[in-house]
Amino acid sequence: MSTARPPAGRAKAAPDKRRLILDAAVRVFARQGFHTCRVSDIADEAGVAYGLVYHYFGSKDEVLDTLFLERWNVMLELIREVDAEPLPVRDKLRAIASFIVDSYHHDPDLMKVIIVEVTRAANSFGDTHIGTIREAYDLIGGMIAKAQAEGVFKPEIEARFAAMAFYGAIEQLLTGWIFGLLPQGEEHFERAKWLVVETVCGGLETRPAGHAGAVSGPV
Amino acid sequence: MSTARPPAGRAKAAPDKRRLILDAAVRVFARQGFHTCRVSDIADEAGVAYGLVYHYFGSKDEVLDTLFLERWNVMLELIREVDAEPLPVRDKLRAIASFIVDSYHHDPDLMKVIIVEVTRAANSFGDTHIGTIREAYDLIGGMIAKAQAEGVFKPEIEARFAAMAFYGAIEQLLTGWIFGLLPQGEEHFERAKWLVVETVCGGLETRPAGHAGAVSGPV
Amino acid sequence: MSTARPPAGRAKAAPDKRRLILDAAVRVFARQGFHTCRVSDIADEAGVAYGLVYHYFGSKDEVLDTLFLERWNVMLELIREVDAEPLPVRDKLRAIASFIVDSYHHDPDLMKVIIVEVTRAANSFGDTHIGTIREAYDLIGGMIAKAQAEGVFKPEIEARFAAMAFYGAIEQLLTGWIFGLLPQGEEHFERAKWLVVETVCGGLETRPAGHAGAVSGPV
Amino acid sequence: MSTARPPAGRAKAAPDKRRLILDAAVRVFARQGFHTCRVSDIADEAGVAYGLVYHYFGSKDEVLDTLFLERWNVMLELIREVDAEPLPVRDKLRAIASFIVDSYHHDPDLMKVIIVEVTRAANSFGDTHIGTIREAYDLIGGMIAKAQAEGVFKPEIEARFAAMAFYGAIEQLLTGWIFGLLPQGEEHFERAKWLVVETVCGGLETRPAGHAGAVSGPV
DNA sequence: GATGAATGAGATTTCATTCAT
DNA sequence: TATGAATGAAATCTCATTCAT
Repeated sequence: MSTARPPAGRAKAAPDKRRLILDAAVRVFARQGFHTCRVSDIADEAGVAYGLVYHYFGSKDEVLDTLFLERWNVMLELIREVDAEPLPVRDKLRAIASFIVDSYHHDPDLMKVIIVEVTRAANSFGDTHIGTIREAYDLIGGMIAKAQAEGVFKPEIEARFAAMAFYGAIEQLLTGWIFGLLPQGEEHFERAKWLVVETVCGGLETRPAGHAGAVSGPV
Repeated sequence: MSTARPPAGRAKAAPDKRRLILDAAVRVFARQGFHTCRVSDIADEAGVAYGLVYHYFGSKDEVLDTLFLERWNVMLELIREVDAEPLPVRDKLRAIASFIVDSYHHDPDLMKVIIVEVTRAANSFGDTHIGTIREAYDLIGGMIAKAQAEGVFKPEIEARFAAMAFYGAIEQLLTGWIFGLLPQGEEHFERAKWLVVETVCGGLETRPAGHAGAVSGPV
Repeated sequence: MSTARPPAGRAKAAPDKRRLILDAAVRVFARQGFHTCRVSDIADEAGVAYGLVYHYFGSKDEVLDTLFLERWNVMLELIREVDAEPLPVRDKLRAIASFIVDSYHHDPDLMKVIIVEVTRAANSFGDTHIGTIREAYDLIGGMIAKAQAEGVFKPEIEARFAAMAFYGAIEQLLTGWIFGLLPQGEEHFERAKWLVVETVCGGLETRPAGHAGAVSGPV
Repeated sequence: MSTARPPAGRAKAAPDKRRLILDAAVRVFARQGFHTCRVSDIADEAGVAYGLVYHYFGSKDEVLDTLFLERWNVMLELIREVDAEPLPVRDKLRAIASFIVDSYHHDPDLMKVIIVEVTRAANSFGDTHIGTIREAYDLIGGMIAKAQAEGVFKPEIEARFAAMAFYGAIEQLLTGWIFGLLPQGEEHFERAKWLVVETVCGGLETRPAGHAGAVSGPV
């Protein structure tokens, strides 16, 4: 973030080596993992000189930081926009799920890197960016809390926890794709968007007339 | 070569250095992360000589492998047992959620290590153990599929996906605790067990008379 | 990956660190032996940083491989040239002996390393380079075979064995010098060249009129 | 040498673990090389406990020392015996060559170990035992010197050098066998004994009436 | 901006040797 | 004698980072 940025030159003219490096890093991190790859792997993949990586970024860490922040901030912006609109929760959650799934669809490597290297990295990147990551959880939690206040969502399920469950469900779908455990493809991605929202909002159960115990709360 | 196992001698007699090392590794991995800690940190924490780690384990990796497999297999066994019993799905899922949450409650470090270092590590341990990990997902998926066949769960939500969503929701709660984003304590743990099952089975929504679109399927 | 080679720049200009390392390695290997020396010893001797050895060579082994091949290939070339010329065998063998003895005279450390660490190392370097080593034996064997065909050498002594005996005699002289068992110095080196050829070609015996048994073959 | 020796018990009764270890060491050293094998490899090969190696030998080195000395001393004894007898040099040299070749024939692994790990190891074992090794060279040198004094051998070729050439020729034949460069088998071994003596004593050349230059000495 | 040689602090792993039993 | 767990001092190799050009 802190480093030199090209002068927003003529559209496609210059190759913008900084971007080249960033994109190469995504591929390399996704392929080998952050810890297993060397800075030279990034440079090689980008087709630039070793030292250039250090010209644009202060360290190997900073490359991943940049990658993460770029994407996560786009997501935060999307969530805020959605939140500002007068939509039903279900639609809001649907928009968020769509955004994340589409992000994976559009650039699976980048999402793999974020999920694998940052989001759960409690002792490194995840910890560094916990504030930024949390913002997303909090925004979602806010949506849910509001829905509860409006009587659309059950009040017994704490919004913070519900938000985590919702986000965790989506991330796990991506994890399933990343590990090759779930089928991929346009169709599956579309269905997944619906599915995760339907599961969390509507529940997996069919609606037997009365289901008292279920709604009555924990033991 | 590796893992000479003591002959299950007289209960508490010998200190069982192998166990000592394993337990120390959990603490160290949880505190510093697998990549950031050195083998000497494990040895120091266990109070044994450097080389002894290599006497019992072939490599640093093998220590984590052992830790993961020990715990994951206990879980698999639990899931299989639960699955074999004639219980309603909700109770089965509840049992699984309970087991995982209790595991965290009982040994947060170990669960932190498993979730942070193995479960999402697509380029290292996660990949190595994907077969074992998947077994859990598949067993849960099987439960859900059966519930669908019995008409208890909606048939439109693919069981495999639903299983991932359910497991992901739980893991994310643990992630929340690990990162200090969610409140911990006996009470919260108990509530979380109910909450995650209620969310996934019953849904977050209160039951408005009709909600056609919701159940009708994805766009 | 390994062995970036400088562009054969202006003669003496740059110090050529790669060469520096190679030359230092010869001294260190000769002084301490390959197994006893550490890579840091080489770096220290060369006056370069530890890592630079690995910048130019993939491993400690590769340093010795390079050293051996550089020298052995020069010898192979010499032998081939000699072989191509229309000289009497005795002169050819003399040329080979001269080359080897001169090599020792000129750079005793390098020859010590080759003889001590490679030529007899049946389980490591010798085995790796056996093909290259053998070429020399075969070329010499070819010379001897031709001499036998021409009637200059006795036909009863298999050329292959004779070649080994000849080469072994020379190498043992070097071994004698290396261990300090034989006197060294210009004069001795010159004499040795003659001596080894005279021994193998003319034999140690004075020529008693008849020596039937000797020539008649083995029992 | 300094270590415990069994009480010369009933012939074949006890397995004599010390001998077991020594014999196992020969196989292991021959197979993997001294530096590449671990003490545990020796113990495993011998079928004894790790620690027992250290009960009988002070160190890994001492095992090889013992192996070398056992054999080399037998050879020294043989040479001395031969030297004491009133035989023609050619027969004496023949006896030595026979002994060495037979030694290889009888126990190729042991001779491989001696030649590969000791005889040329200028910075380790060779250096340690140089005195013992030299004795053999000196004894042979003495035989040759005597033959020169008697007029049987040419006086111009220094005995010390000639001895080295002779011994080197034999050792190189063994080296050829060790590396698989020369054909082995009873027949070849027998022939080799004759061949090496014939080469060194009689020379490779047929006897052209006059060969003045050859005998006249080095340039 | 761009290059890649040079640096050197670690980290893993190995294994000879010791020692309690 | 016999065992093998325990020790800990190296040694190789890696690689992020620096820097002169």
